[in-house]
Amino acid sequence: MERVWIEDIGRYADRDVEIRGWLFNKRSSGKVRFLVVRDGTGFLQVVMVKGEVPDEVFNLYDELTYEDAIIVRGKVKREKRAPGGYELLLKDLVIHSKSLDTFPIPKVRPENIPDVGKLFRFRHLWIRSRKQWSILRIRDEVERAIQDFFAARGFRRFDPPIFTPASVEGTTTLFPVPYFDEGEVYLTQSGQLYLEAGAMALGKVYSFGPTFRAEKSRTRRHLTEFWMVEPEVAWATLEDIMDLAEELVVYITERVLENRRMELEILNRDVAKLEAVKRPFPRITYDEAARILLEEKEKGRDIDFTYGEDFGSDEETVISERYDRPVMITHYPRAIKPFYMKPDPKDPSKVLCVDVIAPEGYGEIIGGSQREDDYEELLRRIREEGLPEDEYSWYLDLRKYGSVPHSGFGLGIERTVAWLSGASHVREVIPFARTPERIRP
RNA sequence: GGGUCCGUAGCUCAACAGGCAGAGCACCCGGCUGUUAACCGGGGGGUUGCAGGUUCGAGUCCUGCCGGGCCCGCCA
Repeated sequence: MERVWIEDIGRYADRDVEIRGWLFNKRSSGKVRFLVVRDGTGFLQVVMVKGEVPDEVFNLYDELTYEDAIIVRGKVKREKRAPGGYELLLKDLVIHSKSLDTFPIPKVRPENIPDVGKLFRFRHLWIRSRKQWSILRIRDEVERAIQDFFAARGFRRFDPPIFTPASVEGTTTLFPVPYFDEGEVYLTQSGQLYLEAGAMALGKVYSFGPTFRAEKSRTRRHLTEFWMVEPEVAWATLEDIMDLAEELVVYITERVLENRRMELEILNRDVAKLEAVKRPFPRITYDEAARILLEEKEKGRDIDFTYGEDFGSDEETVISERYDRPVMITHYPRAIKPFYMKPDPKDPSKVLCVDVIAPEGYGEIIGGSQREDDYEELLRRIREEGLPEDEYSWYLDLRKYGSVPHSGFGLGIERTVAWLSGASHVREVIPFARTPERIRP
């Protein structure tokens, strides 16, 4: 008998197959009994009818409890009444391994959902639930879509180091790690500086990996360990990477809509909101965004914003509410952005940068800029910020030997997945979240 | 770093103003030939987060500790 995965069950109608998985749920009306089996690739209803299976198999139903590892064999049937459209008519059942204790997470009754703290203590088991399973499958689709996107455009993947001697931006708090005679080095907060070197060597590059921030941020948008995708392109201007960012976000969204419909349905995600994500995205400047906030304030909304400062999360939400798709905000004041961004030649008080704000209050998913490519100007900025010049000498070399305009951005995987899946917190969209107060499991 | 809220059964929650710690789900037993969060009947299950205090009497009031939630800042 062929052993198959539930994901592929549609190809085996009217054939005998074997499924290996776990008991997700069971129901009975006496002589007809139903199992819901999950095998990691999907969920499948299994039916057993008294008299049509041997009694010793039929009676095994009574022994089954949640998450027993089981092997079921039977005939695949198209069946309207079954969730998913297919079910398995049971012929044989093997209990491979019993659950030794009551499963700590009730999976059937929504009103029984434990509070978030308990769920995260059982994260290793929680990921077996329908919703978490769906979210992690959407994450996988997003990650693969990203790599397909860059591969199709001739980008080379370029992996920057995780151990770094100094802060990229000189501001954020980093995780120190002892490193031989070197004393302390830090876990990377961005591969950007290294990617700029990569772009000068390989033209179009991107990185895809974990990033670390030691800030004790306790919000639905922050983790201490999160994943970022960072493309960097030689000879590219701000406009070039804005087009790239827009295409990337549209492509990711399309792929999820195309390949993860069922998961979005399980999550009750409003698909229409994602279908609206098409080019072009609205593009406004910092000044225009500030004007929007002023207008909303005059309409009586509670907005605490001073011109010249960065937008807080409430302000981002107010701005994003005006549009049905992500909004790109450009030309922020130089004072609130890092040293490596290139000032706008038309207005040197602003920099050539872009933030992409996701709809529905999910906040900034992309931050990018055109980089300062002038040696003297960059050196001046490093000194102005009081950064250790020695540590940046290699970075300055990139401007010394054939400097060209170049631009790039970083996209936060968790914020993007949280937005697409409608998750309430980024810690739900990574298998094992790391936050200031949680390092286990 | 700041603000705020909460710890009662494996899980979600009750317990009026301080007076015998209870219900639903899960688990165990019984019933039901198409269930969809199945349903119906019965049963077992508690260091009320921990340590003190007030009181005839504390889940409830007071103090300390521990654990957790939510929001803001910083950012992706």
